[in-house]
Amino acid sequence: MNILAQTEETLKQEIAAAVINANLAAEEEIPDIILEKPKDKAHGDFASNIAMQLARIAKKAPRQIADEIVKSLDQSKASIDKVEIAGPGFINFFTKNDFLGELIPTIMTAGEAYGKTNTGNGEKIQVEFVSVNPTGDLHLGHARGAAFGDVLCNVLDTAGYDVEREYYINDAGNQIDNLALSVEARYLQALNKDAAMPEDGYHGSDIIEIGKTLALEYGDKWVNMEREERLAFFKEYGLDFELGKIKKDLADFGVAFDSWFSERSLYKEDKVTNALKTLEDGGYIYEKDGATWFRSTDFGDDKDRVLIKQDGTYTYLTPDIAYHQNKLERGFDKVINVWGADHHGYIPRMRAAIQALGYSRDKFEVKIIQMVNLFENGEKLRMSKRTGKAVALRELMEEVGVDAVRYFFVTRSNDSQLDFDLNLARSQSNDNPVFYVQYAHARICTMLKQAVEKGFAAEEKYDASLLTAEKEIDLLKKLGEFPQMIADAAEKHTPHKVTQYVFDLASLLHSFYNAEKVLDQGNPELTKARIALMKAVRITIANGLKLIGVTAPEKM
RNA sequence: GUCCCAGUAGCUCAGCUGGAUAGAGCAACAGCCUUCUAAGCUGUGGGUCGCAGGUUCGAAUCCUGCCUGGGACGCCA
Repeated sequence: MNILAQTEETLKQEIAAAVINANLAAEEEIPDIILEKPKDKAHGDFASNIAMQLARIAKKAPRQIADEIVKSLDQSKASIDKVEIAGPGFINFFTKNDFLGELIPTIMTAGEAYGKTNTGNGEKIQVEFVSVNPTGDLHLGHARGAAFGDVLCNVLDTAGYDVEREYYINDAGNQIDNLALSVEARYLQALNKDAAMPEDGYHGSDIIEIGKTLALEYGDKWVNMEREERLAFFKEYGLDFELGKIKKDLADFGVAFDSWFSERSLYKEDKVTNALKTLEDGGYIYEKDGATWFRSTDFGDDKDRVLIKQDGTYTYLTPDIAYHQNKLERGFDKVINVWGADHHGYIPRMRAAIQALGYSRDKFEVKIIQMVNLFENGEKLRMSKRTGKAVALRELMEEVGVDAVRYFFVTRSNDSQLDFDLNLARSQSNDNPVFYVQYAHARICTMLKQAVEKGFAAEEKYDASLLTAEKEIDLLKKLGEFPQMIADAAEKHTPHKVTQYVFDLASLLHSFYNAEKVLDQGNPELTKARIALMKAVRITIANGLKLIGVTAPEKM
């Protein structure tokens, strides 16, 4: 399946064999053989620094070592065309290009599955992301987290991990009581009654809307009701409304969760008290100043944390510990949390909790998503012009479309802040990388359509060895990297590599397109081979875009 | 004061489990449409990789200190 990786593996083995044959080092002395893909084509397809690494062990000059390795190397086995020694002792390998020809049928046969590998070995990974409190709209920062989390999951899945996407619903605790109080105030206000918003109330227009809806639907039915009953109803009503809106926004943004986990279920099933007991049994709990504390400093946190406040209620951390205990009890090999930058300070205490619960610290991982800055006409937008509040995902989707939002949000590494340029995202020009990539896909589709019209039937045989032009080789090599790129992105949790790859591939396609003509009636054999190449490129671009969650249009 | 992230071309960013001449896009400049979509291509110029030490045959990459920007340091969530 992954031809490039196979070649690389064989080559590594052959190098190791050559080192032993040349008596340069014993088998156990050989360092990990690293083959890198040189940036400069003149340095071959693979380069090895093994000679420099062996300099100390073999007590010889790197270039001499390199020379001896090359002499002992069985070039036929490793499908090597040419070997050069360069610089301080690099060995540059030029692979035979014929194997690239196999790539096209491989890609065509795999189709949508091209890019899949089993590097993840079915490792069970849970990714929890977004998890916004159901008390308001999804904003810019949440949107970036949503895009990052979703694409990360796509990448993990494609690389052979067993992924579950989860959203943790904070449907218990203070913020929800506050929601109920806010709804109550807005309801009463809608009926022209005097009612003040709670101190930490939610002032969004959506809550006003809920109040009005309730007033319309129920009139003054709830005014004279027992307050407890009234609030209980408003709480559920508000929760359903807000959660419904979040679910709709995410669905429209192309993010689908496998599981929506309710915080309440933790209480219902006594998970919180169980978690507390686990910590207590471990001896990590003590009482002080009328509160119950978790000795998180045992695991490197800079201070201990309160679990049960003086007033007897839990802090935010307590149910969260129970939640993570539950996650890990579900048998995941790793749980990844995607958090906003403002939560980074929370990591040490959570990691401490994981360990206090008896789990290894590296089962728990947090990806921090740095801030998003919105720009328009060169100016930083602090707030939405429409609502005067933080810019909502909904607003952004309507403004520039889902494709652009998703693409831009995963272009940058998660730990770099991101400048989102509205003008650029909106622009239908070559400045806009989303269009650039989509255009490459559409271009191919047009060619393929015309190929059929010109009588180059789809099923015809072709000879891939005719693809010898530089731009063709470049394209083939890039196509071959696709599965490895995904595996790499999955391992390093760097979904932005996909955006980069797809851009580079599109760039090679455009370059090829301008240099060579695909449909040439005068040269049907070459045309058939090129059509096959175009099909392979199209599949790969489409698969890449799908990972990002961006559409691959056939016409633009 | 402590912790996290960032500092790479005029701008926005890749590269960071050490490797050869540090890359891309945009912006600037010069070219390419009787030929499959010019939403494209080709070329040129542009860099003390924040600063100072250290480790190494070799540092943008690892270590230490400092500077700048952003964020976090609640018995809030």
